Amino acid sequence: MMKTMIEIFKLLSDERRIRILMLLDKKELSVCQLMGITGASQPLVSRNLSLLYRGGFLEERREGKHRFYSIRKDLSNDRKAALDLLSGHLKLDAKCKDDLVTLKECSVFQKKAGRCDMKTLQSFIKWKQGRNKNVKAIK
Amino acid sequence: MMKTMIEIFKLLSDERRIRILMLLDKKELSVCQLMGITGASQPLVSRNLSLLYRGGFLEERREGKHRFYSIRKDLSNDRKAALDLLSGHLKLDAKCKDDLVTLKECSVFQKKAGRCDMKTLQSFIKWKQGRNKNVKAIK
DNA sequence: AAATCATATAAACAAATGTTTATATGATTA
DNA sequence: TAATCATATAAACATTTGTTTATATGATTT
Repeated sequence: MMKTMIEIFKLLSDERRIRILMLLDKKELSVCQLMGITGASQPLVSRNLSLLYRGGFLEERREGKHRFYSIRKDLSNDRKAALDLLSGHLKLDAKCKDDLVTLKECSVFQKKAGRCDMKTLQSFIKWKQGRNKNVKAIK
Repeated sequence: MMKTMIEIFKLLSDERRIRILMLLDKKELSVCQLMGITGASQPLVSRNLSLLYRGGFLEERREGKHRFYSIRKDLSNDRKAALDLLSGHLKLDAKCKDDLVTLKECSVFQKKAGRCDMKTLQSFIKWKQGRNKNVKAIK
């Protein structure tokens, strides 16, 4: 009861995990896609996914070498309420909005490239970084 | 935005702070009353109150030597939503229910004693501990 | 004014958490 | 079957957080 609530709040008090959840709220994603979008390292993404999975937030689907994660369809009431609260208050959050844009860009990039392997994603990250530099320069 | 949410969730992922909030949700209380009810040490209660205060959850009222804390009437939407979520899910929580019982006992004890100083509260704690031993023995 | 009381704060320590680096696993392709 | 790929996990380290002990403050009583 109380322990569960504390576990939920702890899981939700980390920026990386929040960003992952907000992304998965839109679409099922694989580890390397999340790496590409959030810019975090593979072990870090994996670790946070594993925490969220064991914490009852995610479900997993294996397809070839890839593992796709998504938010559990049968989410418990308390977890669901906490997530709703969060996404409600982060609708206008800059980083989250940014991530959603990047998510789309990443999908487009992958389609163009015709694959979704790690190298493709790394070149995506580089491309994105280059673009951001320009954006900053303009500002 | 995101930072605020993380701050809120961090504050709410601690048992002692949750118990304090659930108690203050019922009634304004002083530091030493919270010590008496939760059994935590004075610096620990003070510290958590200070964190919750600076985190935008509490307001303070000074009366003589005592400082009374209560939940802010002008709580922000996000904080209010988080608190509602929490109290909703802790209605049936054993420890919280226990605390509410102790809160009443403590009030009665203080009224009988005619004062609310530290010694009175310490004897209350002792009395409570003695009673709990019996309860346990019966079980 | 000195002593006491309720509370706050600081310093020191312990425990938990986040991050990186290195390694292991299990599936796929060559 | 060897090499590679996507992911997981473990080990090591840094940072943050919770707790206790000791001390400071500001109001009240003597």
